[in-house]
Amino acid sequence: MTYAVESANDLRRTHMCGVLTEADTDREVVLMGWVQKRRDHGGLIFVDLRDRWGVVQVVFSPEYSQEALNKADRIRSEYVIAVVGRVQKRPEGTENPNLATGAIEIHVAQARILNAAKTPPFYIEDGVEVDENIRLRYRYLDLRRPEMQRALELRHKAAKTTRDFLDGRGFIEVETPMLTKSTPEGARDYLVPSRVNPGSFYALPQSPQLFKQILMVSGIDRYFQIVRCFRDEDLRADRQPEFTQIDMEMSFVSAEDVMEVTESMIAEICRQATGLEVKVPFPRLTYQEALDRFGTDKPDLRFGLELVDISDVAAGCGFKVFRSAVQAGGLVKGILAPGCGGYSRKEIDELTQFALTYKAKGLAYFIVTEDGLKAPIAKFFSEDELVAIRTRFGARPGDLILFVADQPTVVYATLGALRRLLGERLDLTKDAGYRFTWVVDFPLLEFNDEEGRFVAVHHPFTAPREEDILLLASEPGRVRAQAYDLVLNGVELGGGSIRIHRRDLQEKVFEVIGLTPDEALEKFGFLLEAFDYGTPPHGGIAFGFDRLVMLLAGRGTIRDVMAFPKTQSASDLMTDAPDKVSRRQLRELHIGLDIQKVDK
RNA sequence: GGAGCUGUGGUGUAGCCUGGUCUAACAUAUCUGCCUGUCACGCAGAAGAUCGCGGGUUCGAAUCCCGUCAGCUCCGCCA
Repeated sequence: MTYAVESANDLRRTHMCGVLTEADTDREVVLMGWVQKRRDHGGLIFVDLRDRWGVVQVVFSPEYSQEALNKADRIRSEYVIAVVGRVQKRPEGTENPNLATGAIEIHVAQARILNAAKTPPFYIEDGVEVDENIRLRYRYLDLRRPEMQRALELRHKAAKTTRDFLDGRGFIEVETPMLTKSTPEGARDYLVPSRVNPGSFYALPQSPQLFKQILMVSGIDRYFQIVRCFRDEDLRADRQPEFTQIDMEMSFVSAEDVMEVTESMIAEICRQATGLEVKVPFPRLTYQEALDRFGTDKPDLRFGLELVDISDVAAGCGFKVFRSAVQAGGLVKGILAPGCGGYSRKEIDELTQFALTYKAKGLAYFIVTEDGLKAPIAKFFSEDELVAIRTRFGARPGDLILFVADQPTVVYATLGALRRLLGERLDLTKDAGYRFTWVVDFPLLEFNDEEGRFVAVHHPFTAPREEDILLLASEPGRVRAQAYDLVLNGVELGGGSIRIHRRDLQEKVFEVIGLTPDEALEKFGFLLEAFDYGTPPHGGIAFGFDRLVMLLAGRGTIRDVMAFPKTQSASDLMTDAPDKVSRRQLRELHIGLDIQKVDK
């Protein structure tokens, strides 16, 4: 099949499709764009012409141009066309109030088909329910959809506001290397082989952490960067192998200073990008309080359903599962599911299955009735105990109470997840707005059973609280960090800290996390050395920019606010990356493959 | 590394549990013809699917079983 495609070289676009209004009536315009829809009435053809700014109706009629009408006959969806015509008010009664440009239309005098298009594999419109497979494979078509374009515009605005705001506060944006050094701790690195240094590898940065600290040593004082980071870990709805951070660092500041700048910046981004007014300062929770009340260090404050501790009651009760959990140093906590007392056996089983994925051994429950708490386990409790439990939860008939008895980490993880699930299921998150919170007073270190050593909760450059420094040697697990996380609606948006700026203290922390002096020198010698040359006290923060934009856009995954995201198996369905490379490329890089041949 | 969900014309679904009138249904998109005020245009007609892939059970598999691939959600992992 052949089709005539025409040049637009001698035509200049005068307006964007979506911007025309009644004020442009009688204006001669040249428009270019994609055909959203053609409505052929035989002697009269309507075409909805689309660009990033919107849609406008163009009309082909023998009254305006028979030649153009003939051309319109060949036009199909997603053809790229140019039209020359006159803006006219629509005839009385044919205005379309659903369209921004619905009061006017373009009477076409001349038309050109700039490019034909195959029928797209899915509709170019908002709210499509297409397998994400197909959207990703044809990402260029997916990105034609208005809601995707709005997301990218929102992302741009957020980035621009960030730059404007930080510029106004004396920050400068400094680029740091993408080809850098692999360091221990943290996520798996993406490695890049060095051709000129056989056997040596660069790592793509997990974050510019060390470079920004070095910039503080350099006296940059206020640094920021909107920067790509790479982590070779498994993906989630809010985790991609490459993602973008707003990375900041300041000298001569306290945690309070960093939090103040951050709050103002976030508020400004919300205002500029979405018109949303958020109140500052943001509320604060301590790490322990967050765990106790919400079971997580990134609580969703849009709803209550707080965890309730009944360990004291459980310790003396007749239910062995509860009693022995407390005896073993664990906790018994529960969550009230309002109005869920009618849940069927099957529904409760499903919740139990859910709990099992968080390592809980089971889920105990009471159904609240007019006559008190009912459940198979009720017989193990005295009347007083039942009343105490019911009172503590403020339970009312028709409610369901769910319990986990286990070691604290399991109790927190399970009930935290259960709380999130119930919040969604009971529709408590809908239209509940944007609830920011700081989480502070993190422990500096935690003991990792698998590795048999202490590891940094944030990263090893985080400063301990002054008054806890002495504990580093005696009780490392009790040292609190000068760290702060920013959480929005249950999503960890960012985290930061005041950093260590003294060599001796940094060496001490390395020691506590099990780095030998030699290893510390080999991996972080440049930082330690820099600290010897007059390093100011400094601190900063880094945000998951994709996550922030995701929440502002009201989406459930950062893939929807990234132009070209990867699938859960870290591949790009459009380009087919990652891919095999030629033997020659490998030879140049001094790389030999050692892949087990699998029998097929 | 593990658990769960999904995979049926271009797209979205039904059918699957309980195998056979499934020679696979519906909507929409597509194509052809008609149509001068539509904007979810309308009307008439047509074409389009070996049911993700491989194997097994069976007289017979979209349907049951095993394996595998892909996408998604989650656990682990993510300083």
